[in-house]
Amino acid sequence: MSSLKPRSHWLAEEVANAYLQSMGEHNHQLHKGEALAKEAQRVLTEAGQQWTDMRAEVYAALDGFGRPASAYDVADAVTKSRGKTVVANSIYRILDLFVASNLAIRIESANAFITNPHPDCAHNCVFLICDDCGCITHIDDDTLSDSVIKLAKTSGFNPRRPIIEVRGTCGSCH
Amino acid sequence: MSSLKPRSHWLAEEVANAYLQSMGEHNHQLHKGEALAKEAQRVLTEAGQQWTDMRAEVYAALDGFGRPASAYDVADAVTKSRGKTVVANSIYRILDLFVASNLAIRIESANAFITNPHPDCAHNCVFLICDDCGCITHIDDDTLSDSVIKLAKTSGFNPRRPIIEVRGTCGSCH
DNA sequence: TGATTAAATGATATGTTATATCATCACTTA
DNA sequence: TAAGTGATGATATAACATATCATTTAATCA
Repeated sequence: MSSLKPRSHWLAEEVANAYLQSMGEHNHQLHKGEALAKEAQRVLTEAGQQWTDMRAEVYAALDGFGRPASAYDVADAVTKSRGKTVVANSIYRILDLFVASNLAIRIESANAFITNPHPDCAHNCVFLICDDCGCITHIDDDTLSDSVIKLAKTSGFNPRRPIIEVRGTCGSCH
Repeated sequence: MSSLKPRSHWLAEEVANAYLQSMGEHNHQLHKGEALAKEAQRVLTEAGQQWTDMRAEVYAALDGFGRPASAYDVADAVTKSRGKTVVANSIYRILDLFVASNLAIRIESANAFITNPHPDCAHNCVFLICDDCGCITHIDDDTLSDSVIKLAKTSGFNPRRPIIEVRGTCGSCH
């Protein structure tokens, strides 16, 4: 039953642990576009990883969607931007690295990925995903994820990664 | 981008709406084994659907795993119990019906299914899934899912289905 | 600088999850 | 018994994910 293995592209243990600590208040930056890419680059290189052309293009492609995109969506986009076929394998490798490094987040209910708007800090966001237009909203409120983590611990469970997503329709679609 | 469509096997709208109402306190029954199967049968037939041999076997197979099982896992199990190949297609059809009727629940982070221990009432459970042994614990506490729904509404989002799962290790595995 | 090693990417194959479509079977009812 | 409906069978294919080995690129160091 392969379905029970954790996915290879889940958040790295060290990063996950940061998420699970009580986080309190802190001024946290929400980046966008160019600024976000720069921040992602900074975070990745500070983690001792290279910010290669390929990775930059994958990042830009993923971010360009502005909504959850599958690895294959990204592969198509990068294939276009490079003018040379890039297969899913290569994309998954890089997306896995991004997720493990907190640059991207996997949306479980969509088997898809988005760029993390704050790669520099640990939040277990709540994601609202519109079934109509596919847009996604993320909410930073940590109190909810803290409650989920606490609840899990109370049950004798050792939480590593909470997943909080809501499917429905966005303000523009209903 | 197929990834953004809601899955065909999500909870039916009517049932989902029941979930989204404030639920307050109520004596709710947690069924097991035979009793659970009987209850599932009751709920399904009361919803105007047939409890066929095939459906009974799929239900029994899924319940027999005692943990999230993929449609293919179930297909294998039913193939054995019937002594005749049953392909995924047939299983998905039935699992979809079960999910839509509240008899089964899809665990998004595992692309797998479990039987709903209380098919007769609406709860948005929190699921704790062990990455080591694959076991699953469900927590009925509705206050958390209520908070998630409220939060979504506050953001102008029209929630249909909250997903709250926690990956980690269970009490026996750490 | 050139040889050595490690990291990243390419290429290919395959495994796993999910859906679409049309045929057939069984049951109801006119 | 013919027509209609709901369930299942059979088959094909789409969509998502990983494994493995070859090749290229980058970093290290003699």
